[in-house]
Amino acid sequence: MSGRLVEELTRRAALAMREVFEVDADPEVRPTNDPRFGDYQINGVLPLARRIGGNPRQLATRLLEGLDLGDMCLPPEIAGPGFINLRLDPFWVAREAGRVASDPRANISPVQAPQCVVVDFSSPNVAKRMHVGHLRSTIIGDALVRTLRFLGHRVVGDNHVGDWGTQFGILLWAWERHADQAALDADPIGELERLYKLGSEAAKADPQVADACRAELAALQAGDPERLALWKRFVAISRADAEAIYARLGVSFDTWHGESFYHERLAGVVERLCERGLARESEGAIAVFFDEDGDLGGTPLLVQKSDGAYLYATSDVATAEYRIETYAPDRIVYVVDVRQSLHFKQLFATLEALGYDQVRFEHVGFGMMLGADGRPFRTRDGGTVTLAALLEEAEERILPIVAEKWPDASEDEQRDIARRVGYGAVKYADLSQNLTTDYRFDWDKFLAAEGNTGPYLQYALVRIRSVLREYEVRVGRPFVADGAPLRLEADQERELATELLKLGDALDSAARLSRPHIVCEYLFGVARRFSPFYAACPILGAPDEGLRDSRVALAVATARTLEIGLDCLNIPLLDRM
RNA sequence: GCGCCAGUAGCUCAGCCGGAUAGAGCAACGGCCUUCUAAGCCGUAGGUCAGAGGUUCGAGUCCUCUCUGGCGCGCCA
Repeated sequence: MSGRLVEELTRRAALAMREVFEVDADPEVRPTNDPRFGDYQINGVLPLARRIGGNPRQLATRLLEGLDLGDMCLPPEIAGPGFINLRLDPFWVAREAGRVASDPRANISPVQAPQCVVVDFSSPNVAKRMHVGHLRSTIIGDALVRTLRFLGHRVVGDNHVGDWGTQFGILLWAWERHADQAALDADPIGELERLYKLGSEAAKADPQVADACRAELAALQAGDPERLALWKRFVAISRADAEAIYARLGVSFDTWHGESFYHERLAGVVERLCERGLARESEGAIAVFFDEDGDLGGTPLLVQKSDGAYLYATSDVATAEYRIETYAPDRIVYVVDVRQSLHFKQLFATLEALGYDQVRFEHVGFGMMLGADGRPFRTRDGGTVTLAALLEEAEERILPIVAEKWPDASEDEQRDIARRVGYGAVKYADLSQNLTTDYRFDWDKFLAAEGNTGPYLQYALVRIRSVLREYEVRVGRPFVADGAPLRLEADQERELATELLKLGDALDSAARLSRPHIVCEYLFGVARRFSPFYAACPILGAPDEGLRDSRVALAVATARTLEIGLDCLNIPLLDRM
């Protein structure tokens, strides 16, 4: 067993199909949605009946003759028009759950065929402070990286910083006219923002200024030493600001290859696109054109402006090529705002036309973060909310609760708890939503320790850890799970234990589909099943020592599951809250 | 105008490649601290899956159309 039940059951069922019917077909193993039908069901017999003919129930009967479920399941039952219901054998569950308790990886082995995956995420623009618009990409990308990595894939997390575009022309222009060295020393990123705002407003108001900004950019890209030196300074300032945020979030990257990194490849990209007949001149610019029909219809992808400058599409092609040459990835995942989906469709079509069809290009698009009122998330006076301010607020909102509950704790400890809970709540709020649509950010909802929230999951873990500390006090030594089968007597114990065996499937699905909320849903289910167990089954006060140790082990297995899941999501863990 | 995404309980959302009687949480109502953290737990109630057709053994899920909302459509990223 690899710790993936669906995968294992699918493998065995597919094997049986091949032996009995001599066909390759998907047995369509799914969890049931009704306990009366067992734990899993094989649905694939019905489509098979249509394909090869015959009565589905009879086919199911024949399939069962060739189906070896080992000791995993009780004897399967055929139900309805031809479903096969599988019920996990309680002894098997007890044994596997015992192993979850004793294994640091909760019994989940690394995947047999690791892939190389490049994850492009966060990617803030230089010259601006990080704000809530950057949160989702950062959090979701980080979670995908960690989940893929836990599963054994080779992952390159790349921060594709916007450090070579139009904003530098604006910034340089503004610097030359409004530079304030003292302000830059005092509040570097604030000063950059001030300059950028000045420049961009001037450029918007006056076309001549806009031209001047473009000229500045051209001079920079042409390698003017003075401008390059300034550029380096600006980039460093932005990076320091971003790093401070990443440190608070615990996010890290393998590479920081910003757009400037690919600068020298851009001319070659355009040349190659033209040679291949993919791009051509149009209204003074150079663009890749697509068929009029379909999603890409009508609008071309611009790769060179009429003034000779390159665009982000050019840079994106160069970036993909670099990644393919350097890492030979199986997948390249772009965690970027869903509003750019047309751009990515065009980009991917272009890359495929260039012959890079061995790579799965994937745009993980996500919606906007809205306020609780459904309008864009803003400060009271309508300004952009910085990430720093958001994290600050999360901490400040939690702190009084901590101070009230743990008045004896030092202020440092109270702050530490408030940060872990507050930051965790913010992250979880983001991760637990399905990606595609906008979502409402509601402090009261996300900071609550009830419902599907970060604090609720942290709280479940805290209660387990507290029990384990108490065990140590009462027994005189820490509990060590020995991997023995559990004694699952109460319904609450069985349901919890069964749920714990599904972590591997949840992580697999989340990684395969790039949807971290699958992990959230799963962990919430675990925590929700832990509560009744905790309420109904005294752990340390169990009627006998054997049952006590079994329950402690079940608690340890639960903690392990939550720890691994939360760690993949990069939600902070804690001992008390 | 064309395209993308969404519409599921009062509210916020799940529903994995089409599977059996559509699930959670919040809010509402009723209970639970003398025992391991009550930032908690248990229970009750709540549905024309936007609407209309279609595909098939079977549709919240796939197709067509309509309505509503969000977003995107050549020299920004």
